[in-house]
Amino acid sequence: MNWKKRNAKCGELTQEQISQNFILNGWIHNVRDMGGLIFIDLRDRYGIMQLVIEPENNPELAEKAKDLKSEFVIWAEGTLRLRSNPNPKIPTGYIELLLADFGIVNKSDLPPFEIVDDLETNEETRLRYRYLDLRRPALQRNFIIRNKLYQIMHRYFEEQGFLEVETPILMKSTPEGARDFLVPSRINKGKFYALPQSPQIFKQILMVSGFDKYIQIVKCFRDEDLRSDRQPEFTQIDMEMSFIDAEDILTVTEGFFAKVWKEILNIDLQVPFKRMCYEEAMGRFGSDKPDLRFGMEIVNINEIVKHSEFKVFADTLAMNNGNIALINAKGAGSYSRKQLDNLTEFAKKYGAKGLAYIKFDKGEINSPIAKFLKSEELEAIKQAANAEDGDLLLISSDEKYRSLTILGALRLEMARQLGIMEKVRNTYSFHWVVDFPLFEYDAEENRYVAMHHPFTSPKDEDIAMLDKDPSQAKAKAYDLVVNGAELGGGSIRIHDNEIQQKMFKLLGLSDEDAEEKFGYLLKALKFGAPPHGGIALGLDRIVMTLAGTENIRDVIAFPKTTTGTSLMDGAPTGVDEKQLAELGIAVLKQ
RNA sequence: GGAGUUGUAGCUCAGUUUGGUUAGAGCGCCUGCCUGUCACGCAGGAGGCCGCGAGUUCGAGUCUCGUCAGCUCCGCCA
Repeated sequence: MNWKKRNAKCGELTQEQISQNFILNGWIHNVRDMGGLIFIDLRDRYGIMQLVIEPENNPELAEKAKDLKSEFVIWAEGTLRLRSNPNPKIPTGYIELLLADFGIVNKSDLPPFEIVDDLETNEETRLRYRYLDLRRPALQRNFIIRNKLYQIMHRYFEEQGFLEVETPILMKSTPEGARDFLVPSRINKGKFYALPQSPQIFKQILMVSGFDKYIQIVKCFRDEDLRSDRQPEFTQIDMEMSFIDAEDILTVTEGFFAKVWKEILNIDLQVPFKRMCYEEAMGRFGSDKPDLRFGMEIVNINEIVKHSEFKVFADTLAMNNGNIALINAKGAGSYSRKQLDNLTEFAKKYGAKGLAYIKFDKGEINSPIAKFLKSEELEAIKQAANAEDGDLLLISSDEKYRSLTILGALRLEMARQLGIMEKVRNTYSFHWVVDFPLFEYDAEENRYVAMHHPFTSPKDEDIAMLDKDPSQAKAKAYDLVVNGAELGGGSIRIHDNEIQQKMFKLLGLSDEDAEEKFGYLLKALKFGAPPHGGIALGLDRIVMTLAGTENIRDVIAFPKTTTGTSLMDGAPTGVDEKQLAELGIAVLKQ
């Protein structure tokens, strides 16, 4: 094929290289034939360079250039020179390449959308032509960040003495937790592998093997519904260590993030990160992953209204676990009825039956519940909320965690609406959330489920609690939270076979079930398992945070849509009867 | 499993409230002109299953029902 190897990159040429000869390769971004002059914008992944043809001096080349179209791939050879009419808006805007020759390496169909960053083409089209969308500089930049993160991770953990070990992608299905993706076995008809939700059990077993510092960048798979920050396959930085306690894991992790933020964003993170226990995070921010870049904390007013005759409040307080609390949305006092109705709708998504409010607008108090409150109660609420004219108090009265969750969601929503989120962009608040409950009660299944996972160690002082009141037991678990996003979570694991068996029992697993599902782990733990623990960091979400994007699709090269399909290749699809027959599988007619 | 929202030219959108001749605009594309463009400019042109399917109606882009797809959220995500 007729093409020449480039000796320069579009975006990296400089004025110092004037008069030198270069060969560039790239896609044609734009061609402008001005009659007198022909301008060609050439793009590679490093940037854009303008090429010029002077038909007067080179009529054959001008003739040849008539065929050129957007997105053709060409090689271009010429001399770098200063532009007489520079464009300071683009990085290479002061120089141009006077073309001596070029060749069309490949032609291109007309692209279905223009490949520029400020495009607003709908996502469906862009996902269908993902390879074109990925040419956009903004997306290229995200993958440069992602690559840097890989490199820093490998360097850092090797320096710390970690060993990278690969764990199986085809493994045994474990129905606890998320739904598994299943892979049928041809050789063992009727049997299935599962894709790992995480390499959790394998890495623990590696601890038994003496790999006392394990690290892996690993794909994980969960067959659950998608969100803007959740894909069915995603990447984890998975880590585990032996003969350590939680402090060691937090320290190693903090060192890693400090290095990443320094090398990629040139930001010095303060280590160690702050810590907050689960109860406090819920109580103050209504979330186990609170965004600590701003205040608007939840204020409990149970005491203030405990003698209130307002039926909603009285009913709530009569409950076992009733909670009446509020947030103060400063500056939202002029919200209209419609805006407040919308907030109520918003709260209802989180299970609220309604949403009470008190507006302090232009010296007046406006509230549908004011008539039920004594003036000293109103005044006390105002004091407690630190409210002044122009503020809006949003009040939730409900079961404790429900009301906290509602207020936590409203807090984020109000921060968005009031422009607070915009103000704290590009600031980073790292902290650990610790002291999670070991169990969560699942009302539907009428049993306890592990809040983290069933291998999480209870706190030493809570082991006795397992027999008395499991709901009170705390776990040696920790989540890393950055700007309201959970970037990772881990725990000290149970290395004692007996405690592990007790855990399974509390989770409602019979001895037989535990043996059937996790017997291989239980057995391994019997062979001198060292105390161990680790953490899994969500690599995609770390890149999202570094890149400042809200959507995980921006940091994954070939992502899925919200229904789990890939618009580019059409997966998932049906398969040949022959393939199914080989696997011994019949598909039910839908 | 549920809710919201969007779907009209290659792309971005208007038109839907109040059904009515031949469905519009900008960008892009094609042809021509233009010696410094970089959102170039000027003139002309091509381009439509109004997501899909039923229904109501003399008549549906517009109303009704269903359905599909993208996005966002709740549930779910040990």
